[in-house]
Amino acid sequence: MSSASSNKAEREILDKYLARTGVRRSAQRYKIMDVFLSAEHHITVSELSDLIKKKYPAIGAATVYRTMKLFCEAGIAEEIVIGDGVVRYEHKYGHEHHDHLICTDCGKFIEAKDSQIELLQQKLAERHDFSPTYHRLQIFGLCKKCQKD
Amino acid sequence: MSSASSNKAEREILDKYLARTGVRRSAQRYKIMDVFLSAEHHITVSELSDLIKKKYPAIGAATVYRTMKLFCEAGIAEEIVIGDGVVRYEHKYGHEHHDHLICTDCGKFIEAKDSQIELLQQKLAERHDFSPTYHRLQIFGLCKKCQKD
DNA sequence: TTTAGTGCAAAGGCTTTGCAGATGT
DNA sequence: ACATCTGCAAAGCCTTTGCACTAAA
Repeated sequence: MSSASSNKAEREILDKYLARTGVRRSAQRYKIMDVFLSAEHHITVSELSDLIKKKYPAIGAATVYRTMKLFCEAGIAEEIVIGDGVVRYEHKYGHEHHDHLICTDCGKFIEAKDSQIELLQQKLAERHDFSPTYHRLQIFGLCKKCQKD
Repeated sequence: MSSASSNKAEREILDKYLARTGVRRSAQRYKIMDVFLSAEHHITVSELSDLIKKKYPAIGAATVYRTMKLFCEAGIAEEIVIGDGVVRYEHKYGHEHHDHLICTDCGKFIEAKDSQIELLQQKLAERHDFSPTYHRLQIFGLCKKCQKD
């Protein structure tokens, strides 16, 4: 897993954020960042916390929860909520907005984007005198593989 | 609060469902249905449970949780998840699918629909060999009132 | 040295579950 | 009568918080 080079850019973002806000750099924060960035793309804190416990047993779950919030503020992670009502985080850096196709059978996520839909969403909001800042589109169904089963 | 006549149809649905599946009719289920149908449109079980505790103190929270799941199966309620990771229920009967504009300031929900977006979503799914069953679109931002403040 | 960050454990909140008693069929 | 449903309380889970200790700056 050579996540080193791709993590470098994120590390710079984190450093920049930490410097800018006067927040301290700690070994834990970099370790959590490494595990987060090499982990699955849509991960819950408790899943992430388990991964971290394996690799760095000394880091407590509370720190992971606290750190993920920090990462959101720093612009490295973004909170998303899938159908099950659980907060998940996805990598934000170098990762533009996309919608999700979610297989209700195997749980697979497909990331997709349609600029025409985005535009229509904008117009829909305008019709309701609503000023949108972001949106979330999740399409549930069966992925190619699960349609056969 | 004259919810009686509008509730009549739902009660029939519930009766039909109960009859069809061999599930029993109980006083609690009808009471929970009445409170649910006259309550706010997007309600969490714990909110609903509080309302029910006021009107029918004898009904326990566990029953409310169990009953809402039953209502989903019966087609009277539908689970939705807003940005905060909490499961909410909305009335399904006589209420076709719609998307949500959610004000991040006052929490207001606007229900909206755009058939062109729906169509494009369908096509988006097809492009990914994905067979959609349902979707959820949430647009976050500021409602008309909160834009002024 | 001084203040933020951390780990641990306890507390919180919401949801589910086990069980004995109540209730529908 | 008999299987389901209910209420209560306990247990579960995930997440947050308080506090003394550690470690950046």
